[in-house]
Amino acid sequence: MSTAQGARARARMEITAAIKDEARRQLAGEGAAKLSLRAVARELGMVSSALYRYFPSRDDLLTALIIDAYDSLGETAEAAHDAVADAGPLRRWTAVCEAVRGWALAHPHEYALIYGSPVPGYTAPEATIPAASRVGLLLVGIVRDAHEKDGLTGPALPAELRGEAERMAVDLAPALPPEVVAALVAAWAQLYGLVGFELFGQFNRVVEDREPFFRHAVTRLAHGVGLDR
Amino acid sequence: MSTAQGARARARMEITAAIKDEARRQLAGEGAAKLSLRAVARELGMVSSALYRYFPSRDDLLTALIIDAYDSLGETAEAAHDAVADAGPLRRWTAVCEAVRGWALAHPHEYALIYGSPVPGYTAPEATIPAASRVGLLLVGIVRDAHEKDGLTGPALPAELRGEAERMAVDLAPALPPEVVAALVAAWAQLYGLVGFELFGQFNRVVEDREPFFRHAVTRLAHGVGLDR
DNA sequence: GTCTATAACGAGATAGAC
DNA sequence: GTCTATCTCGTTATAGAC
Repeated sequence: MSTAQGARARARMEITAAIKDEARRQLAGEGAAKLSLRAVARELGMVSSALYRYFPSRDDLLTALIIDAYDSLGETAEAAHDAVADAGPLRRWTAVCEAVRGWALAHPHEYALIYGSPVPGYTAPEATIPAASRVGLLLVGIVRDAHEKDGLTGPALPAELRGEAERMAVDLAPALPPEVVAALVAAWAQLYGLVGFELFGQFNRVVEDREPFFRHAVTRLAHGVGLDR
Repeated sequence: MSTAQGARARARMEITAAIKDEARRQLAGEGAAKLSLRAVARELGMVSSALYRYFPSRDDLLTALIIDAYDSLGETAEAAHDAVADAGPLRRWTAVCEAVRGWALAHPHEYALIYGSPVPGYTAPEATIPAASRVGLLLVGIVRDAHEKDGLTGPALPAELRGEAERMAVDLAPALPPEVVAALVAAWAQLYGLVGFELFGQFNRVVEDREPFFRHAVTRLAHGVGLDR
């Protein structure tokens, strides 16, 4: 009966994918706050209760969309990184950053879903953490490689931050000096500041030619973490 | 009839304020996407048509809330700046950055309204620009003062960015070198990356002791713009 | 076991008659 | 300004088809 099982499983996957595709379409139109199981079902010619075979609740559908978005972004960033895996750390760093920006511009509503305002009444479950970590892990890996090869030093930490920086280093990258870890986490957040400002319109009438501006900014972010070539 | 007119004008202002207060409460509960004139009216014991005498549409109410939020943030930042107006540029810079973070933590939903995901179906009118510019102008002023006193130099611009950086300098701060303007605009965006990551939960399980982390990060942002004391 | 359809609930929004 | 009839929503219970 493996054929029948395969067919059933395939049908289930296809319907699951169709539900998520339609949900993504609604995300673009109305925003995550108004995502509605009934509207998704209606658009697919199903009845709303049938959706519960695939997603136990509206929040579970949202969670699936969030994980998919993080994974899509992560895959894009990893592919861009792998394409220049043999280059120096600075080149790998900028490749990842530019991939993040490119993905965000190509998927603005999914970017808003994962890095924009929280959806009212929804809190992301732990299950989103691995997917959400992929880009960060990629950046950590680049910096770790650079450190193993050349040894990186960061700017001196103020006393009030030393303990926290050491704790972060233990959690995120035990091989790296705490100064570098603190700089890396800050650069990670700052990268999304640049992307978000472009995507959400804050650069309108301010930065016109965004690509070279972004490239320069993330190159300087890399310098701040100690990567210089 | 100036008394009656004054009373009328005062009543109108009071009701306008009450409408905005209730709308802000709903912002916190349901998010900007679901802001509804009817619900605001109901909560105030009015009928929805009465609200249209104060705000011609839901979008106009949203615009008023956005301008108020930018102004509240701007005032907070300006007050924090003025309190250390006699100090060096670095101190003034960090004071403004910390005020932005403090305001954001105190008003998360209003922060989400102005710096989070765009509200579906709403585009901000030009009228929001002056209020939206206040923090940026403050930062420009600090850097301009530092440049007039000591002369700032930025990292060399790549050829592909030179033209755009010169254009930005003309628009934003003609007194500053293009290198510094590019660095300043990037730092401005990066500041909001740090704030947004903390506010929207991206730092959960990553950065625990956020205040010293933030202070250190914005100090290094200032260094990147050329401020060093 | 796996799925879809019907019907219903309680809550909220909406449109229009009055 | 008020009231009512009619929508939407998430969700569940139930019954039946494959």
